[in-house]
Amino acid sequence: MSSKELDKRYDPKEVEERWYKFWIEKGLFHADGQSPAPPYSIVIPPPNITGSLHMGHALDNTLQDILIRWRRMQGFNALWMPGTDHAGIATQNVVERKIMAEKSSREAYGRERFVKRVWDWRMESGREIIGQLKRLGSSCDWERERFTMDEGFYIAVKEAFVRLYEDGLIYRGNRLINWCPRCSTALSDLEVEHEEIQGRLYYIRYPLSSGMGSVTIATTRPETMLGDSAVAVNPEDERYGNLIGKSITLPIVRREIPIISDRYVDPEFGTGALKITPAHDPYDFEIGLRHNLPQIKVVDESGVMNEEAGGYAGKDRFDCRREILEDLKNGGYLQKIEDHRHSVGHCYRCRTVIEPIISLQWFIRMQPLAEPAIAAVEDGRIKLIPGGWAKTYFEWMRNIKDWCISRQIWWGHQIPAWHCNDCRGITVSRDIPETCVSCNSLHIYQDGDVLDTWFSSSLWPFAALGWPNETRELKIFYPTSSLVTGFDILFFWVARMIMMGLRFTGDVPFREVYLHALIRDQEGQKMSKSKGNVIDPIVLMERFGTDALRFSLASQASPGRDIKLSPERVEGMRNFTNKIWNAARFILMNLKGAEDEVRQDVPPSPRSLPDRWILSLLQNTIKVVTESLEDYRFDLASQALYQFVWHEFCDWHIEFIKDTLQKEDEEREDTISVLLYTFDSVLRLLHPFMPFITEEVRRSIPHEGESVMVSAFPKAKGALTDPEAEDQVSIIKDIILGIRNLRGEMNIPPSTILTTHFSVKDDALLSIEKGRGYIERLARTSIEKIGKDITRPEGSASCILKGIDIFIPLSGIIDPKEEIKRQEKGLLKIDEDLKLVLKRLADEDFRRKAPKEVVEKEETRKVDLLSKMEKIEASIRRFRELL
RNA sequence: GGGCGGAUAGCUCAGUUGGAAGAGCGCUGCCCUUACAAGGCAGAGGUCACAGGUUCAAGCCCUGUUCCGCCUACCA
Repeated sequence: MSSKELDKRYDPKEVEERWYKFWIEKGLFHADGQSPAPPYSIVIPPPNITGSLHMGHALDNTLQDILIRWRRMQGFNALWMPGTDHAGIATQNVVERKIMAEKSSREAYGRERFVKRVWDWRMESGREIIGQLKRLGSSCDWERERFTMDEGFYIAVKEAFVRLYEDGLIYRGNRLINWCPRCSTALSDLEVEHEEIQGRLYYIRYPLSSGMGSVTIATTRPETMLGDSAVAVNPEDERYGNLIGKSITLPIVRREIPIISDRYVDPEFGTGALKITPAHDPYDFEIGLRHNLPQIKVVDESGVMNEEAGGYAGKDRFDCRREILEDLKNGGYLQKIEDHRHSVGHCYRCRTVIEPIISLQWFIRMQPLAEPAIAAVEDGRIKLIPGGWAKTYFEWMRNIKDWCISRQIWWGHQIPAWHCNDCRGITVSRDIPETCVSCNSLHIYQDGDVLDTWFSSSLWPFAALGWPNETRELKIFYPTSSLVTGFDILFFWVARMIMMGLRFTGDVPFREVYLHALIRDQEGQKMSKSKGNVIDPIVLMERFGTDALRFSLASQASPGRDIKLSPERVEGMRNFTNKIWNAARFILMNLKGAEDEVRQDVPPSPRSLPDRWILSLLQNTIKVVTESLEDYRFDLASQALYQFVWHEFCDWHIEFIKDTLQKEDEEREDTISVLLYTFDSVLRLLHPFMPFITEEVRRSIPHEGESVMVSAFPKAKGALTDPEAEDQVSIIKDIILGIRNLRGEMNIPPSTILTTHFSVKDDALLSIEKGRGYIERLARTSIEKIGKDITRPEGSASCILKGIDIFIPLSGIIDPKEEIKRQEKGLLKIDEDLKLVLKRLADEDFRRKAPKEVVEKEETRKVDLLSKMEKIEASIRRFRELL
């Protein structure tokens, strides 16, 4: 048990490093596989290995750490499962850029060497984020850290793939998919970000093959006309009824294509005639299938026009658009151009405009997986928090489409499927097969594609715990307790984990999902590197300390609203850490050798009013913090703590007891013991939010155990709740505030000790007697008389409280005019209130229909206000007489 | 087009069964009072977006409107 002098200010830097090291060395983050304690588990949303810690991570992981530390202190066997994600496309892009900077290319490397290069990169640079999570104080069980491409994970991925394939839920087929020409890979629908842009609608005249007349179509992508295989109109559209079945000859291409009818066509839009390009538009694709239209692919995988584009072959798709428009114009086919807002899909990794193309890919049939996942949320086995997200979840799940899971990149889980050179059959297998399952041929080769990164992520909660092996971890910690993540990956990740979890483990992957908001800058803009408005959490941690950042984030984490982060906010919380620090200094200074006599872990029996009072408030704080955390209301929990520590404990309690601490008696011992007990409770309550300073501060005052992180989280004790003490202190505070107010308004410096006379009703008398010392010291007054019928000294200023009149003889000190002004100000407010109360009481309906207590409350209020008013008026009259 | 969320003090936000409008920051004034000037004390500041409705009573419940944000979508 060591004490040491503390500096005047809290310096987080050295402290944070030291304590994190301590926790690791003692193995305090490690969850025991044998513990009989009830489990509480969270799997981390594995950050990308390419990433560095941004504000979103800081928020997400702060909240998780708060939950884990809190539950751990509550006695749960708490496991926070950490790991990182291989992030296929993003990582490949990063390494590819490096290689390109070396004047080489992925192709020049070849697949095997390239993948090795990525592994090398991951070993060196791909672990930065882990270091940063540690810096944040994350109490992850690092001994169990996983990676979505480690050996065990590959087994899990293969297992999942094979099972889904065998169950007929994975298939391979030629479908229209989203293609990123820059990343050279297919993307799922979710990976396409739609952005509304101001584009143009081009009206192009297609001449009828008969030579008589024409049909005008409207399109935003004129270059795709090279791949048109029909023009469609709505069967109900009278304008075109007689044209159905005829054909047109495409300008420039001179290809003859039919005019067909399909209900999909909206007669209201454009001209009511729609060009159909089955190979380059998702809905044209569907129509093409319905009408057996040829699929003419004109744009290739790099976004360049192919040989089908005739004279345009070899040109970039956007250059082609310009040229084709020019040619159409010259040929007299371009009828008009309109401005048109529409949304265009972009690659979520590189922002390139997506090209929809037909391609042979692997897909998962989602509907059979979605149904049980919908049920799990419907029947409450999984709770989404805030609850409103369930609606969004259901909406998406009920309209779910098949998931394209193959990617044409090299970094990732290669698809465990082998193609046969002889019979074209497919062999899907957990192990490397030697022969084709269909024809026993030896001429088989593995599919070159890798799986969507989100496929492996969807297995995270159980694969990270060892699935498909039946590990002890799975048994104990699965289903996990809480998942904490941003709402932006509800579909990407959360929904898919639910589907896969149910499919493969038969149980939900987690019981509660807390979806937090996004972090924005001070103007409410999304932070992005291109905007240059990113605030680096590391920089804030360095400036203000990790605890300040964490507390700041937690205090702003209210449901359903984005967090606008400003450094000023963090600075405010840094000040709060300093306040805590100085409270500790104060305690330390006042111990005077009492260290060994007190035990702060058992509730003391308080005798003095301030001691009873603070312990009572503490119980309420414990209750509020605990309940708020149970509801994921990190904001309310931190607010309660801030309020209690600063404005109750520091502002009042410490001030109340300063005198007592100067004494050398039993009262002082009791007070010290309450002080230590309260402060220790505060440190425990604060620890999940501010892990570093709580450890450091606790180290210097008497304490039990080597670390606050393994101490027990406080529980409210009903015996310490003391409404009487709360009432009495409340009266004492009002008196002090009243006198201070007068002093402030009248500009009387603190150095002037005011003489006061108290005229009091019976019920408040006791409080004042008990509080006399506190009042005199904190209001800097000397109470001359206290009694029931104290008369008002001539020329006294007054402070009228409920049942208490305070007279302050001030003749000569203050200007009567000023006092009149001050009193009139108060009177105005009372008058306003009184009017409202009287109005309400005059309402017969109110008297008849409102609950009795409410009416009574108004009645007493009326009496109080009236009496106050009379007294103030009298006081004003007396001062007038003096003028 | 559909859905969701938001609009409360200068700024950022709380306000949980409807019963006298709150916090932090900022601002103003006074204080270096022996834990803390990263501080203390006091103070100013609000038609709770708008319009209706329900109710004795609405920031809160209902309807509509206007702005802002997000998600989603088969009007090319």
